[in-house]
This record gives sequence, C-alpha cells and structure tokens, in this order.
Amino acid sequence: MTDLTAAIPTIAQLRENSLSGVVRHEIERLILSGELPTGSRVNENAISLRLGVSRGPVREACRALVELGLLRLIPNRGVFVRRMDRHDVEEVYDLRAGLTGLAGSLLASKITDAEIERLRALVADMDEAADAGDFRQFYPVNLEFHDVILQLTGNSRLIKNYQALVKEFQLFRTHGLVQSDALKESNAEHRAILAALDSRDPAIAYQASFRHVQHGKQRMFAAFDKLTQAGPLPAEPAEPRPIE
Amino acid sequence: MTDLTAAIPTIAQLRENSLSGVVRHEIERLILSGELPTGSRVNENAISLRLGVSRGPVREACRALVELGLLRLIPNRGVFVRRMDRHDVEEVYDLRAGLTGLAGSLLASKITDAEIERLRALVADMDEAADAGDFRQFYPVNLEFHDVILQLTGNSRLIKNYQALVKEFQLFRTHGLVQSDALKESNAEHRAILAALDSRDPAIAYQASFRHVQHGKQRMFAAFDKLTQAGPLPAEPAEPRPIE
DNA sequence: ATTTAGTAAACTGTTGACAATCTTCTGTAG
DNA sequence: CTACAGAAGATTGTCAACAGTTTACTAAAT
Repeated sequence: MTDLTAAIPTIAQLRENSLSGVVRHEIERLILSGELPTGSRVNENAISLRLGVSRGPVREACRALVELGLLRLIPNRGVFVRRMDRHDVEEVYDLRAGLTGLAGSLLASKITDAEIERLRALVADMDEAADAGDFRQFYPVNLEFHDVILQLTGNSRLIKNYQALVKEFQLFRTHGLVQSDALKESNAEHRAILAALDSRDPAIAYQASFRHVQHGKQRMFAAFDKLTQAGPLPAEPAEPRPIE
Repeated sequence: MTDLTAAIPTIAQLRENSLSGVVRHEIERLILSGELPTGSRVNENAISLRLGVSRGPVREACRALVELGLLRLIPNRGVFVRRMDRHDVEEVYDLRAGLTGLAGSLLASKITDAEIERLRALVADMDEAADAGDFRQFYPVNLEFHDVILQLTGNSRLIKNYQALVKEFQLFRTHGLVQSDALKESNAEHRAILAALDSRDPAIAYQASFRHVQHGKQRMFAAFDKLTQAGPLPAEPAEPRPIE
C-alpha cells in the first residue's frame, strides 16, 4: 500500500519531485530501515556526498522530516533521528486510536455492501494466518485491512495524519514480539470492527476501532515489559542534551 | 495561549530559530492575516527581499509550511497559498471533531476537580457573552476553553496536530457570520462537554466533544449557504491548474 | 593524574551566482 | 481578427563558497 521508493531514484520520482523530494524519500528510507539509527545525527555533508547532490536539497528534505516528526532539530547542532521513549509511544498509540476510531466512525455512515465484503475477506485471510500462528502472513493483511478502512473514508487529511503517525511509530521498532494468541485476539477485534461497520452505527464503529488500537497498545506494552524484565523503558533515554 | 510572534523578529525568536524559523513565522503570519491572499503564489524573491534575507531560508520555511498544509507546492512553478473548497473545509471539520473528541476522551479519565472548576468559569464567561450576543467577547473564551482541554490531555502530538488544523481552518476565513442564538447553542454544548468530563466517562466525553464540532460545522455551513444564496461553494475553485 | 585553557577541525547557517524551467509578450501567418 | 511560433523576461532549482558556531584535540598548570 504505502509506496516504498527504492534506494535508486525510481525514474518518475526524479521528474516529479526534483531532487529535494527524492532526497526526502531516501532519508526517510534510511531512518525507517534503521540504517540511520535512532538518536544519531544526520550529517548533511555525508548525505549530500552519498546521494551526489548539494547540501541545499538535503537541508530542505531534513526540514520537511522535522515537520513530519521523524527528525529533531537542535539549532547549530544539526538534526537527529527522533528517539522515542515510553511516553512518546503512548502518545502515538492514543492518537492512532483516536484517528482509527474516527475513520471507523466516518466510514460507518457510508460504507457499501461490496466494501464490507472486501473487508470480510481480509478478516478471513487473517483468521487463517492466526490459526497457523503465522505472523509473517498476518501482518501485511492487517496493514491492508486498516489501510482500506482509512482510504474509504475519503478524508485526505485523516489519511495523511495517520500515515505520518505510522511512520513515527516505526521509529520504535518492536515488531515480532507479538504472541500467537495475540493474533487471534487482534483479529477478533477486527471482526468486531467489521460488525460495527456493517451496523452502520458511527458511535459503535468508533468504539470498536478505538478499542482495537488501545488493546494493541496494552498487548505491546505487556509483551515489551515481559521482554525487558529489568524494568520498563527509561523516561528520558539520553537525548543528545538539548540544553546545558 | 498560542504565541503570536509580531511582525518584527522579537529578539528571542531570532536567537532561537535562526532566520529560517523567523521567516517561517513571518510567512505564516502573512498567510493567516490574509496579506498573502488565498490561492496566490508566494514569490521567493519578493519574500527574501522584504525580509532582507537570502532565498535559502525562505525556501526552507516554505517547505515546512507545505508539510504543515498551509502552502501547496507545484514543481517548477512555486508554492501557492492553499485554497480551501467545501470538501476541504468538511475534511478539516471532521478531523477536528475527531481530535476534539479524543481530547475529551483522554481528559475525562484524569481531569481534576480544580480543572473542572476552571472550565466551569470559562463556560460562565461565555454564558455572559452569549446573553449579551457579544461575539467579540465570546470568541476568545471559546478558544481558551478548547485550548485548555487540549493542553490538559498532555498529548503533545495531539496538541500539535490540532493546532495545525486550526491554522489550516483559518485559511477559510468565515468568522463573524455566526448568529447570536448560535452562541447560546454552542455554549450549551460546552456545558454538555463539561458535564461529560465531570462524569469521568471517556465515551460520553468523546460523544459530547465530537458532536460539538459537528454541530459547529452544520451551523457554519448553514450560515454560509444562507449568505451565498446563489449556491454553495464551488467544488474546484480555479486552482492554478495543477496539471495541463 | 586530573583539570583547564587554547587551538584546530568539523559542521551548520547563510549567501550570491548559475542553470533549467516556465510565463509573458510580440510578431507573423492564416 | 484569431491562432500560433519564437524570443525575452521572470522565477524556481541547484550549487559551491563563506561566516559563525560547536566539537574534538592538545598541552600546560594544578
């Protein structure tokens, strides 16, 4: 669904976005892929050398990513890949829950039978994957399920905000620590969302969608805290000292 | 609440944000004040000359504002002050309703008695203004009421997203066409939000907050359509042709 | 040995100039 | 009189160099 622009500027993007845009996508890729690790400084010179362009476009791209929330700007020191602490993750989850709920709410009042069936098929696919305990199969369908709902709302601003949030969430790379019964739990909630949409009641659709993400948050934190027995995430994990 | 930076770079901002930030705020001011009219092109040269800086910082500022949604970028043509059609306004209202609802929902589970009282005082102030039919007195308190709720959630991303949305909404300058009975209606809804928060029930607080904005949307469109008898807003009002 | 002052390198912030693109104006042909 | 082609002007996109700040290193003093 989300377009993953390859490392090499893919023809069209170069004509469309004219360097600055290409650079932006490339830096985004470097961040989300983890090549630029969390908390590290993004060296303008290094990037411009690596991509064979001047520093101007690199700076523009960085400013855009700062606005998007993936980078953090400290004047005269540079931009740093944003570090997410527990509070940040909680914020992202809460906001994502709200937007997901809104999407469900908006869609409930105008979804068609054909669209319902399309979603039902996705839920069935996820059921299959959940029964097999196959996270690798489950995950992309899960993504598609939520993306379809989002797109069907037709609210471009909602879509943009949500996708930005997903990217920010990826900074906190903690996938794969989901238990196999969590898959079944998660898909049961998908079924609830589907039923709510089918009922055409915005309030119910909101509730079902909102709760799904909030439960996801709880599942994630539970799994995470179990993994790091020593203690939960530090509240302030050594930001590159913003102020002396 | 929101810091209105004056036209002249106000000392601190200059040290803090180093030109690019100052320029960004100044362009933002030009847009929101209407000096740069909706749909018009933002000439990099003109801005840089006017502010006495080079084009670099101006470009950076513009890219940031594009990301924020106030400007629209067309490659090799420049950036244009975003034009809002009816669909855009509807999108903004819907998203704003969702975020407002989320704020209410999040706050309901943790609001203190003192905070409730603070909000109650604001509602009382608005009652007074509504009785007098004084929109000029009503408006800033209304703004504060919603801003307080937003801030008390403590979710910085929610706050940022909401405030960006408010700025975008200001592009569609249609204040003052509110009838005096709409004030009373609006404040009745404020009272409902307050009661919902007081009940500490997130679901009810969501509903009350969400509905308030949706009713605001209806009030606005009703007033607007009455004003422009000829017909509602055009669906695509002569964008500077994005594609030939 | 540790701390502190001083110096050099690295990096960001900013600028002015050059190249590519688009827009407008003018003149000519139909 | 209208439509089209071409040139001139304006504007964006990009670059390389300069200035100011921060960081890292070195050496002397306690």
